[in-house]
Amino acid sequence: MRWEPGSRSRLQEAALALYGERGFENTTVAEIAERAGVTERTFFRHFTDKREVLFWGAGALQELLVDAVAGAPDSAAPIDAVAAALAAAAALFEQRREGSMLRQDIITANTELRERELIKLAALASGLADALRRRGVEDPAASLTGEAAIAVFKVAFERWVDTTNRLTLTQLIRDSFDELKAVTAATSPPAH
Amino acid sequence: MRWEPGSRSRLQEAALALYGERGFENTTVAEIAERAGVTERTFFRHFTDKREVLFWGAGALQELLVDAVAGAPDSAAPIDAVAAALAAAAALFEQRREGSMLRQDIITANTELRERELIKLAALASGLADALRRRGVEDPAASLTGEAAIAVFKVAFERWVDTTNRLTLTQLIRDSFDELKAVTAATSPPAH
DNA sequence: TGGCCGATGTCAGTTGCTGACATCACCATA
DNA sequence: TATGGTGATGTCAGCAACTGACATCGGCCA
Repeated sequence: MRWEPGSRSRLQEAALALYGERGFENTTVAEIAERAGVTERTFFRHFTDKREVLFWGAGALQELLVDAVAGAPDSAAPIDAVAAALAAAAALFEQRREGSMLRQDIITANTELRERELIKLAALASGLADALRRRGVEDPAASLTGEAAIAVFKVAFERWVDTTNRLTLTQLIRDSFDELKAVTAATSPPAH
Repeated sequence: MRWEPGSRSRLQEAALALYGERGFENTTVAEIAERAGVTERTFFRHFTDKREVLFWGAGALQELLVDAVAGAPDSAAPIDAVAAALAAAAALFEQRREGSMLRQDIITANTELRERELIKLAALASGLADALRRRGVEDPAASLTGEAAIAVFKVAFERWVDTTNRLTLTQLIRDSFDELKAVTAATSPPAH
């Protein structure tokens, strides 16, 4: 074989390590490539972006969520379908708590990376909304349910990586869902 | 005077025009600067970024929202406080429907700009959450209410710029709030 | 065996963005 | 009125992200 196989995963590992050591901004694509034993050009053939290398798993996550919504029982209300999807996703993260935290530290430390994270989350939200529409949910409801689910996930995930917290992500997601329900239900002066 | 004053707003106008004409990616900062009668370097003194020039108003919007939450009556529930804030913001957009739509078309046409928009919205969400905490709202509730408000705003705004829609933004926001309440309340199998 | 294909390398070029330093109208104050 | 400081701009050099075009060559299929 002319080259070592798996250059993509080597690039991912190299990038994660370097971003962790010296930070995202102080890392050069050339350095990542060198560490992975390839050329800078090869990096950009595998990842559109210097940022994208950290978000390779997003596609699989989206698939998982969409499938979970599609597979929810017909009797399940939209909010319950997305709740089930988030529960499935949570299990995936729980398996790699350490890795998730390291990665998240890198992301939250840099604005550009947070931007990229947000657009991935937005894609998840609209993926969920699509899946709900396929179940016959009408449009304003579908979009809002998707957005609400992602909001819950964001808040729960943030609490989860906060090390002072000993709760499981699954539990935190459940709590956040309940809290969202409570908060949207409570209204002192009549709404309109 | 040595230079024409208002170079910042000239840069904004030039950028908006050029982004609209030939698209964001096909526009060079040098071109914007030339059109505004300044140097490329001056552009970057006013805006950190090629993107940021489109988001100059975000600060004012954030201030408006935060003030509205702070100014809501003590009796108002969190969800009602943020609803009032969004209503105030809506009025601001209604005044410039044309401009808002033009700007939004530019943003939605480009991924980098959508990323920037999302991080601005995220900042609004956490600004709202902060304002709620200052009113004594506890933390998971505060964050979730902020996120929920932004979710409502996103969905409502998207529908508003959709020209087939004749409804007012204020009305769409109210509807979206109601829809969110309905969606979070509906749950067929007991949640847990 | 020959030829196509896919992954990589090489190289030149554009553009976003930054740091360092110069300029010069304007303003305050002696 | 002279003097010196300040703020907004210009000039210039340079790095790093990203792209397009073309070359290379091992492996696989006909």
